[in-house]
Amino acid sequence: MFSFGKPTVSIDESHIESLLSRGVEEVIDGTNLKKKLKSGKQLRIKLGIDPTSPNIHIGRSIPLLKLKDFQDLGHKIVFIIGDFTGIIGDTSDKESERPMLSQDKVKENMQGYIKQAGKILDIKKCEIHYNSEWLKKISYDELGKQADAFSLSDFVSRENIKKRLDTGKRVSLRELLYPLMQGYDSVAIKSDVEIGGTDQKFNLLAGRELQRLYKQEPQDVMTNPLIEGLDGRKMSSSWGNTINLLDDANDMFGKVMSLDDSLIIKYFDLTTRVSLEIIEDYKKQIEAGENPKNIKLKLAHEIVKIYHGEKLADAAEKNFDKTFSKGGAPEDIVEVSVASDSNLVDVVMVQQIVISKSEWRRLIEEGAVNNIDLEEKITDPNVKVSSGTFKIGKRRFIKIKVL
RNA sequence: GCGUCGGUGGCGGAGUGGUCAAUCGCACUAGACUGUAAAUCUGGCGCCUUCGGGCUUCGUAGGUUCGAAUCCUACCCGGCGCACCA
Repeated sequence: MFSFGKPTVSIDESHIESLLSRGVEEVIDGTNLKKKLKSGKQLRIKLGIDPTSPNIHIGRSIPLLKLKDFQDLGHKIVFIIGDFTGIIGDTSDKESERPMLSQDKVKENMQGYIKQAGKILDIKKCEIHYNSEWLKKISYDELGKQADAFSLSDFVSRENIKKRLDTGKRVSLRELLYPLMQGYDSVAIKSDVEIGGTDQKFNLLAGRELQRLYKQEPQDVMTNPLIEGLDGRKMSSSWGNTINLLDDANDMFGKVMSLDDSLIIKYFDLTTRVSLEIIEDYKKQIEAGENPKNIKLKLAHEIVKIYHGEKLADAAEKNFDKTFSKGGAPEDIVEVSVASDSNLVDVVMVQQIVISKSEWRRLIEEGAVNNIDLEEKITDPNVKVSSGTFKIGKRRFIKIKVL
């Protein structure tokens, strides 16, 4: 029946429905995509990756989980690594006079990325391309032709650009080129669907424009909602409010627990694949007066499980309970042996638990340093070391053994 | 190119010759309260200190002055306006 090597694609109605709805902000063109999904043809699903930041955070796992949904149905995932933009270098960055992010650095970052994405997707089934492959070869007349597909006002009216212009911030001409490059990527790989955050909408649509220019059928575009980070603002590497896929289990668990209660359900929906029925049930429980902490514990466990497995998730939960709910020390605490005549400050500085003596003095004055074995507050900034477990502030710990 | 305004701590943004390590807001951080939540309140938030004080910071480099983040000169960077222009 099937010719040799032809991929099998599921056209299961309910899977397609959830594919098109869960964690999806908008699909353009929705009806068209549905039709394509039902045709049984294997689609090429594109995701662009910026190779400058080696860490993936949970916000970016949303499109990855969506890709996983596509992959599970049998479609082809295509990663585009935006090494070209990286290589050109940011002109506003003085340091990068000789351009780049070296090839090696890009490669290194990418390997890290793929490894992380591999926690969600089956990488062996994915296609991976570096966009310098084709962008390098674009000539000026080609670029001109592409640029003509857009008008300046399209760009200027984009909210983030407009805001910067209005407030007198600099906008580099090169920034206008990004959508073209990203759009041309879609042409180069003949993308059927491109995924991205809602903030990417303009760039995603640029792909449609360019594909038309090159006489291809325009890709459908799926945007995923952005998610709030630890401080309630949008999760973003530059805010430092991220939960990273590479965070160790305890860290990850703790970060999830520190999220605002109001985000629990949203996180379940977007960052896990716990079934919608169960999520609905959690929601009801909270409304019925269940302590949100308990539901949040399940969330934290679930998320840690995705990236570290069941065992470590269990361990992290125990650790959390012990360290924070009960005020003890965590399991995997830093342990050092030191000579008996050292000062506690020096030990703690060497371990980089505290960055300066001034900070240390402040912490002491604030009553933030405790020997939790003796349940004793340290009040003298110049104390000599003693054996024991010390807690500095909320989450800094060190175990010291005096020789 | 000409003119003009501006470059201050992680960010935003005061300060325009001394009392400025620099008001304030955000972020961060400690404590109280808790569910390590959130909200709230209180404190801290350049470095060193024998806690008296010392040292290094306000685009860069010089200069004026007893004394500069504040004045002068040059340079670098950004905004705006004008000019140039396909």
